[in-house]
Amino acid sequence: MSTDDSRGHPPFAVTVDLAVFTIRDGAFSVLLVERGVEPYAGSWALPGGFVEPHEDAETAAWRELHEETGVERFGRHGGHLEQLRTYSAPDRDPRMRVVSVAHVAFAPDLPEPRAGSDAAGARWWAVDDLLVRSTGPDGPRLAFDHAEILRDAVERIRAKLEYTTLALEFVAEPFTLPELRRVYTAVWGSAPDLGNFRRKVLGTEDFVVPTQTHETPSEAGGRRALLYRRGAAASISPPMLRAIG
Amino acid sequence: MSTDDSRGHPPFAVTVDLAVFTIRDGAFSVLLVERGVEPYAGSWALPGGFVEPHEDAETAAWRELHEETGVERFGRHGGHLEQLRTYSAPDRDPRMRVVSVAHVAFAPDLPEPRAGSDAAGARWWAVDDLLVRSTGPDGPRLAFDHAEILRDAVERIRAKLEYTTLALEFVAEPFTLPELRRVYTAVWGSAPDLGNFRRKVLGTEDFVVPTQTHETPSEAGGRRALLYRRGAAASISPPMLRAIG
DNA sequence: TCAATAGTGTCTTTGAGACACTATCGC
DNA sequence: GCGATAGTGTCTCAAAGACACTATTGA
Repeated sequence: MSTDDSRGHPPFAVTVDLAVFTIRDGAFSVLLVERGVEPYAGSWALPGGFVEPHEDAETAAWRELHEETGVERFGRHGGHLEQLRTYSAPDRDPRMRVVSVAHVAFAPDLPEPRAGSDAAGARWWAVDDLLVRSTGPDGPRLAFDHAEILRDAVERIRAKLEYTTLALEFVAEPFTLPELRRVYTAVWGSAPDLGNFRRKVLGTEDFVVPTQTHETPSEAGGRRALLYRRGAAASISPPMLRAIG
Repeated sequence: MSTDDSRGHPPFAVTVDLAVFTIRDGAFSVLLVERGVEPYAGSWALPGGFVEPHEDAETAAWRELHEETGVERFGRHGGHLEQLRTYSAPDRDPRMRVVSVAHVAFAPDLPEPRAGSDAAGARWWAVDDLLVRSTGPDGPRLAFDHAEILRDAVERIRAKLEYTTLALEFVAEPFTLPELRRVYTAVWGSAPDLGNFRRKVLGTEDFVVPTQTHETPSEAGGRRALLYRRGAAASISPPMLRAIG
């Protein structure tokens, strides 16, 4: 702002909403909480809460993320969180004037969520079951304008996988290239060609760093993949484009 | 938001700040207003103002844009405006707790700005003179956190020229390809190769639509360029990458 | 005829897309 | 050996980069 003083200007409540994503059982999934109070009691919503007086929005978002999932901010790769955009329609909350700064967060397969203080429950939902496709959603309709926020968040992530190394945020170290490829498969909905995927990942300097060891046998047979750690590269150029559709 | 009621939660003021860009005399330029009141009286700042009770942030941004520049929202290409991000550091305004939803706007060469009600003046500044380079800024230091907002806005625009047809928002119809190329040159700071630029623009379906007429002679001699209108395409794929640097 | 600008053509190189092939594991 | 998974090689084609060349104007 720059022009006037705020005298006569009404107060707003400011909140953060979080779209927290992970890959669970190969499915691109988002955390929702069941609302315990009106409005929308019994509906599912993105987790969130009020920004406190001493906080900026990002700090509030980290606090909420920790409260809901236990993820800590410490170090690089204690999860990743970034601002998405701000939603400010005057009627988006029937109780009062609320402006919400939405954020997007990711982490490798997370523990079962804790229930928030006044949320009746919390669970992961497959994103595909929530988004409206030709048939409409298989999951619940979301409270407030959270369906719109979720759509925007999903599109942001799909786009950022193309030109950043964001996919690394969805795997725990050490990881295999097939695991990393399954992140792209889950988020984009179709598998990138195996050979081309490897060429791109291994050809991008410092995207992944090989270790000397191979994964230990899992259940199904098959050759054991080499393990990698995350590299320091942040961007992929030229981008790895998703297939059309 | 989703969890609690706002009882006990302190009020925020919500504002919009605008980074309004145009190309003036071949220079990528941004509109600043001179502050008439404390804090930062006499400093330059991005134009902006409070969000009114009945408005969402985007509506408030359009209103401010109109007040400052006269640009109307009507129709396609009465200018372009989009949300950038939200700035919410607790101490960003010494007077009170203010959250600002920053927006970016563009238009073809605009008339001289009107002074806002309580802004002492308003003028265009070349972006290059404001951004800190090796030598520090040649222009004024900006009020509040507006230098950070401006940096983010400039980077957003530079990036979006690569994969969208946003450059069209900087030219008035009808326009020539050399004019359009000068937009890229001004924003990126270096000229894309002429032949490659034409190949990309003309090869992208519906990026530009040719007319039957050529420009009328200007001052300097030289062949007269064909005139075009904006096409309906919104994205460029694969992107037109800026040169390294 | 010259300077200035608009516009075309083309050679080379990079890298994506597609897909066949080889390697290593458990059984 | 077979099924399953990991990993390699290679042919083709689209498109960017670089840059030389031609075209049209005013003076």
